[in-house]
Amino acid sequence: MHLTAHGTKHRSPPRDLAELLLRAQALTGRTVGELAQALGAALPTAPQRSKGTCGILVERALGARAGSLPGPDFSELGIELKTLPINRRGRPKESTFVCALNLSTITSESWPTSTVRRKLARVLFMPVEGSDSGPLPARRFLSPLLFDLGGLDEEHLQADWEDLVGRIGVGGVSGLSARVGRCLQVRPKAARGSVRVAVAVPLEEDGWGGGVTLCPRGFYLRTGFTGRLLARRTTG
DNA sequence: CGCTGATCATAG
DNA sequence: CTATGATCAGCG
Repeated sequence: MHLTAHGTKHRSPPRDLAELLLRAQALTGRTVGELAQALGAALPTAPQRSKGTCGILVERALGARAGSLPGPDFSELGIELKTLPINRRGRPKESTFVCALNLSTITSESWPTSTVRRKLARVLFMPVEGSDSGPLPARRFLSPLLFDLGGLDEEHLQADWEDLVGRIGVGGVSGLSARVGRCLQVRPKAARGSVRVAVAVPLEEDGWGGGVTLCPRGFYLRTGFTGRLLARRTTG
C-alpha cells in the first residue's frame, strides 16, 4: 500500500491470480462510498463529472497499475479489469469500452492478433449494483466475475469483429453505425466531438484517395453480451 | 426505455 | 496530447 501523487492510497500489485480474486471478492457487498473513504479519495458530486471514478477506485483497491499505460491492468497475470454498472433489474446499464481502433491499420489486422482479442483474453468484471438508481457512494459491489475468452463467446466476437472491420475496409468507418454488430460495436471515443485523427482513404482501384480527419472510434461490448456473462453464472 | 453518438475526469 | 477509466443525454 502506498500513496499516489494526490494523497490517495493504492494497493501493491497482487502476487498471483488467487490474491487478485481474494481482493476482488473482499469488495463484494461494500459500497463505493466505503471504498472511497478507505482509500482516502473524494467522490465527485455531479454525476456527469464522476465518469470513470468507480473504475479508478477499484484499480487502486485491487492493485492495478494506475494511469494510462498500454496493456492489461494486471500485466503479470494478463488480466484486464472492468467495472460493470448494473441496473435494478440486474442487467448491465452501459456498454463496456474495449479499446480504441487505429483507423489507419485496422483493416490489415486479423482477429487472432487483434487488440480486441488480446484485451478480452481474460477480464475481471466487477459488477456495481444501483448504477441506475442512486448516488455513486451508495452503489454496491457484487461478486466479481472472471471471464476467459473462448468457445462460443469468441466465435461471436470474432464474427462481429470481422464484419465490422470488413465494412470499414469497404466503406470506411464514416458509414459504420453503432447498430452494426450483435455483441461488439464501433462507436466514437474521444474527449469531445471535435477531436480528429488523420485517416488515409483507399481508392476503389489502387493507390490512395488522400486523407481525411475523423473522430476517433473505439470497440465496445454491448450490454446484451456482458449481461449473458452474468446470467450464465446465476442460471448455469 | 434502450441505444447511439457525444462527452467528462485523470495521469503521464 | 494520448491513453486510461467510463457514463451522459436525448432521439427514436
